[in-house]
Amino acid sequence: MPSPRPARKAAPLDTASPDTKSRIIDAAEHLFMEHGFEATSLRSLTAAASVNLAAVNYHFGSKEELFQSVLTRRLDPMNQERIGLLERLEREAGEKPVSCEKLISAMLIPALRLARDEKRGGKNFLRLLGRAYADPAPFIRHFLSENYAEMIGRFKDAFLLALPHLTRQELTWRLHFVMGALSYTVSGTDALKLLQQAMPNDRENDELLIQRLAPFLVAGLKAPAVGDTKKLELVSGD
Amino acid sequence: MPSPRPARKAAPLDTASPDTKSRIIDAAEHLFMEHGFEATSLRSLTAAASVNLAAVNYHFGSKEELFQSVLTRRLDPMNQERIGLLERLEREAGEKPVSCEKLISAMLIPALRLARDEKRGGKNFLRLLGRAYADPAPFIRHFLSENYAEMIGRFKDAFLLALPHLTRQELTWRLHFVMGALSYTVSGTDALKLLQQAMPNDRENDELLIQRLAPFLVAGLKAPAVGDTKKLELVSGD
DNA sequence: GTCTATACCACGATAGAC
DNA sequence: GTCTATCGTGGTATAGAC
Repeated sequence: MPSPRPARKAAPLDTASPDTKSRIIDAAEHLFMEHGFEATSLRSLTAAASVNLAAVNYHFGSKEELFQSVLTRRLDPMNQERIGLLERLEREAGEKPVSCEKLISAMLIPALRLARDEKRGGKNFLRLLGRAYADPAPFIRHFLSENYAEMIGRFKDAFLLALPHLTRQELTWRLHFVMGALSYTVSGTDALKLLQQAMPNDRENDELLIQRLAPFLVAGLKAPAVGDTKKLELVSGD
Repeated sequence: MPSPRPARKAAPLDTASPDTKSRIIDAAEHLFMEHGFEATSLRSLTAAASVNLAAVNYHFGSKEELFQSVLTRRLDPMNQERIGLLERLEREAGEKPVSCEKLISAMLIPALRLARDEKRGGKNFLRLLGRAYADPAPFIRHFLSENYAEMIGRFKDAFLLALPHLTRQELTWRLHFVMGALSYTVSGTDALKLLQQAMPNDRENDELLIQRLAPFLVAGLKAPAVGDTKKLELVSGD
């Protein structure tokens, strides 16, 4: 059997966008979400956008830079929304620290809104983003680092006030775990479909998902700092 | 500037393995870990293994099946070790349920051992595995589903006894979050290097990592079941 | 400036000689 | 079992038309 390369023929459904650049980026988002970055060829992409093959290199420089443009169009507003929510919470709290629950909500809600907005790619865009997290390509790593640095830093400062029993280093790790559970959950292909068998694909499910995720993450963040307990030795006695 | 394709030239360092098939799979593991699946060409791979280009297709059928062989060589023993630890814990506990902490340990310890064993690929192999989780290619999804189904199912039954306040559906979600935090953490490129700046790359770090991860996951699993609390509304008042 | 046609070179895969 | 030759497709670069 041949290899499964689905991005061969392209449906020429133009969104009637005026300029070439917009048509390219819209078609790219759609195809990257459906087939992934590597499996989407520029030839199928440009055919879907009804533009010439060379137009991508002219307007974006390379396939990689086109990918960055696709990501940043959604990602930057989402992280700005997160920072905006955080600043509002800090104003409302005055001198007191913002609660852990509210901080987690401020991180999750913009992702939830994006996931529910089909005009902005919906949850398929978050899947694409989640995959990008684990990509080995250096250009994707650096791009995401720069795009997330400000947002993560702001929230880390706020969590540090809400969780005074944690050192900055402990919190760094826990926020790492939080981002992991979030990006993995949200990028959930059916790889572990066994884990979500009971969940149909209704409209409301993204909200239910985050309502389940938030208590899990809050409890993990509030857990006592790791001391000299040796939980891992309990089972490794051989 | 040209695109960063590092997997061009190949270092011809043979491991002096006797047969062609072993040389291919050893070189493939090394290069897939270093550059990822897509970015590793069969031409550089076969050059590194000192075999002919067509040998991969002859011995494995395709590049994809070679990738599966690379994964399953490490993955199957690791999951068998997890199941072995689980069965030992269940024997020791007799009628009583195994504690949540011990179950998490039984899941993490085989991954930790693999991460510390440089002869088996070390933590770079876990990075490769973590990336495979989020891969959009159907053949990878199906492969991982089949390889994880038994292990996840066994542990889910055990967690259900340890956490009687959770429904099976709730637990399904939380195990999904657990696998997300684990695979994301373990596959951690320097994508969010900002999150691990304080961690040098010593030998002991993988153990420290899991000693930090385990309390986080246990606390999340033990969190009360989601009721009609509306945490997410706290901040979305507009 | 925008866009097009076309020419590279590397890729995975395969047929057939040895 | 192994090798060479070759095919179709991929991303990219550029000359030249509008």
